[in-house]
Amino acid sequence: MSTYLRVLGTEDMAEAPYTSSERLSRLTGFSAPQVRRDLACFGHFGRRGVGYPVKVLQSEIRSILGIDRDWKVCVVGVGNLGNALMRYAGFEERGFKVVAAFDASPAKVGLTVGGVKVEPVAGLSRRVREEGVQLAIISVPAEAAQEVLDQLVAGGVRAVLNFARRTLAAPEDVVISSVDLAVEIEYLSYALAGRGVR
Amino acid sequence: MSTYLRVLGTEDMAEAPYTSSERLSRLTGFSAPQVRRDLACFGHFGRRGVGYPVKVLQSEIRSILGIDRDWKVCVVGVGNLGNALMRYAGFEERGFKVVAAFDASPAKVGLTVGGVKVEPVAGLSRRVREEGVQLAIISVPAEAAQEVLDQLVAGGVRAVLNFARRTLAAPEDVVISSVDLAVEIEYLSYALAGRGVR
DNA sequence: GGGTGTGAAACTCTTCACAGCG
DNA sequence: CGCTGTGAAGAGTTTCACACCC
Repeated sequence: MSTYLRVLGTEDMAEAPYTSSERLSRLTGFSAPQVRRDLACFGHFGRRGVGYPVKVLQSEIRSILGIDRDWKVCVVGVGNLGNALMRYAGFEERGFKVVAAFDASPAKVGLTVGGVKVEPVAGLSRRVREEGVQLAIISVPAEAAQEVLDQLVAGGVRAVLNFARRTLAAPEDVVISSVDLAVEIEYLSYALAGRGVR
Repeated sequence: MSTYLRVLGTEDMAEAPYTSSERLSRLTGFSAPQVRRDLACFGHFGRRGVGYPVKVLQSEIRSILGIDRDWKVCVVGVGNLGNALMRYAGFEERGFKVVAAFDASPAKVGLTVGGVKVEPVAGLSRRVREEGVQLAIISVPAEAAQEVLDQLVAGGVRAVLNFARRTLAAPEDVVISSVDLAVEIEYLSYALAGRGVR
């Protein structure tokens, strides 16, 4: 869905008011039947013999993804990666507003990154609740990740994007999505090695 | 596999010379039969009634993933994210050495990031070939990504980790792994919205 | 006994082909 | 006629249970 929304914003889409599963297939790399099934799964957006109305589809997908509104986000761990994530324009564009940032290091506390002041991690759960943060990004070292997650959950956060290399335990009603950069690059290494690259 | 290797490095593993699918299941979050099947897929590492030898399993997985050696990596696009990736310790630990970095902006060229000097993107394909780069990381804006990829392929790169929000076209023998941060966070938004969080 | 390795069943996801509607 | 939506077939994955070996 996220990918469909991305390609719908492409200039190729601006010209005509309607697009087709065939064209979406080319732009996304998914098969055309796959596109139709994905879109049909959330409602009957297409018109037979015509295609999908670009504008309507965009706003429908935004609504499905829940990005027809703003979300309050906090970043925990303002290291290299945390810094980059706080400045990442893609989040703000999609309605994800970084309203708070936390770090354990006194050297980081007090700095302003991307217009947000870095606070001590000690007040995490309290401050998260005060600010009404709904979504958190964890970019702390693996050892600290579980403790940070527990504090976030205590503060009422129900969705977490985790960059720490560690399996995290959380209650059923908390959604966690983990991105492991080492896994990604090791997959490439595996593919290269399998192809006999030396 | 990458995940198994990670948990094998955990201190919980250091005590005993053997581990079990049961224990790996708890540490990874995968089911125990899943663990056994994954490991059996690459060879008979386990001993019935005993378990898997931790040390042997580690070196076997390293060999399978192709990280029992060093890979030469370059980073294209030294923005917020590219900067963070160049300093990311996880890559170097696993044998991924950043040997070159490129950026289109004259303001970035000449800077030294993580001990590597940033070069102009103009010489990309030539320099990549000279340095023997096998693996590239793309962290440029979406508009520039396809051109960068073409240059990398021309320079002999066969594996690419792509952070640009764009579908990329490449020859069959080039492996591309894409990480889209917007997709990750939109999934969380979708999950929250579906659970009635407002 | 304990724990792996694996065939078979169950399930999910994808592909295909085509009915059906504008 | 064109293109969506969808049932049915197919492929791939996960789960289960248990044989088998240390």
